[in-house]
Amino acid sequence: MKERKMENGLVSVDKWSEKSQAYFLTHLHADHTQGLTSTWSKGPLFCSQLTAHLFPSRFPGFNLSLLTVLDTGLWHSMRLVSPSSGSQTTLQVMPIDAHHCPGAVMFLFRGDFGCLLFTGDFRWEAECESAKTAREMLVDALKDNAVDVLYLDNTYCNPAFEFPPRLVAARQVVDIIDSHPGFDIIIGIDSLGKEDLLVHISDMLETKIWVWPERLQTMHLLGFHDIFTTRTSLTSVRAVPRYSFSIDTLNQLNTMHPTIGIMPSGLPWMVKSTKGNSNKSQLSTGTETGTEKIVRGVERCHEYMYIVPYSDHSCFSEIKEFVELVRPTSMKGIVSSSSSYVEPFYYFGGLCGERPISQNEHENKERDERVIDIQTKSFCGIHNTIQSRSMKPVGVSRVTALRRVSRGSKLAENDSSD
DNA sequence: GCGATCAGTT
DNA sequence: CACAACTGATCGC
Repeated sequence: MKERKMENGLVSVDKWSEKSQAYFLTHLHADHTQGLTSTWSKGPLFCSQLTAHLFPSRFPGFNLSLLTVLDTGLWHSMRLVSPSSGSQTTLQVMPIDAHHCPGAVMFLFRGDFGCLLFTGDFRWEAECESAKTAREMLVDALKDNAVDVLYLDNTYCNPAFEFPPRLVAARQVVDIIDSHPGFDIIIGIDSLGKEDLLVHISDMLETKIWVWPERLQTMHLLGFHDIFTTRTSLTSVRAVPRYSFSIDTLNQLNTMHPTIGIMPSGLPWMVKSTKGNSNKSQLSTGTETGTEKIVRGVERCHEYMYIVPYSDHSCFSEIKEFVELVRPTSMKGIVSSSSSYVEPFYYFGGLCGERPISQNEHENKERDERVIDIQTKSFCGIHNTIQSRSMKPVGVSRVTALRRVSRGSKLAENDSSD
């Protein structure tokens, strides 16, 4: 079988350090934008509508003429120049909702190099109605394109990681709050993501939710105008930056007023405290003998702290379903900093390369295609930054230099040759 | 001041 | 212990 690959210097996804002709941003989390700055001038940047809407608040002063919105579910064509041969080539890309955080998309590419799918970070709640559109887009796109390489969000690519859909976890959060009348509630969140959880809480409890000022601005950009507030007097439910609150904080707060903390996280493990031991106990083990409310999967890791399995990344079974659907010829994990990292191929190798090849493969569909001319002229730098970097730190060794570089992907980097 | 990198935090 | 996502210190320019 012919090895598909895309040459370096053509496009980059969530990677900003090297010269490419087009740059693609899957979503606005910091670990996918490191290297991207307000003074960006390396080349055109493509992202979803919502990411573009949020973009100026994250990168004030950014030259917006470099920013182009790509609608989801459509093929967008762009003419690029092969850095090696200098000849023109056409590349097509389709963004598909990734259901990770607001604006997050996957990118499906096709061109001379074949067909590549970058999931970025993604959640694949196949049962849920919200994921239906994305699934249909993907299935439709894959009818005519067999994926040669799948670049996969393998954050929780281990059978040990199982958790329920977010709606289920959101109900668990409400149950916890309900069982603590009179308590103040603190929920740890990041700068983007988990808005649906907060909205659900707000709806169920009929309360506003406090957020910090920058987060309120983000909420407004996302179209939430009534639910969130920065006035503490209006609500006892507060969403705070995850990194700003700990068990020590909770202990402090509890000297003033009864308060519980809720950590929405796909990781079931403890948050550590500097003092005092933490009696980790499962609230529920799945039996239905409970006299008290059964909250499956929730961990009470401390007197005042709960961890709820609310994750914006796919759990193992969702990753598996996704790979079964895509059936790529080969695949690569985009997260390699984890010490428990295992190549997705270890689990899903049997799913690779068995998809029957469609007759229509690589035959372009005219109807939903739009053409974008990007300015290749100004971006065909002769600068070639030759810094060979292996993206694959295998095993558990702590290679500091590689700790944070593994999120982005240069297309076709370190492809195996044969 | 700005950007890149590293150390450390929940 | 772990992760993802983030802050803040430090260094070079």
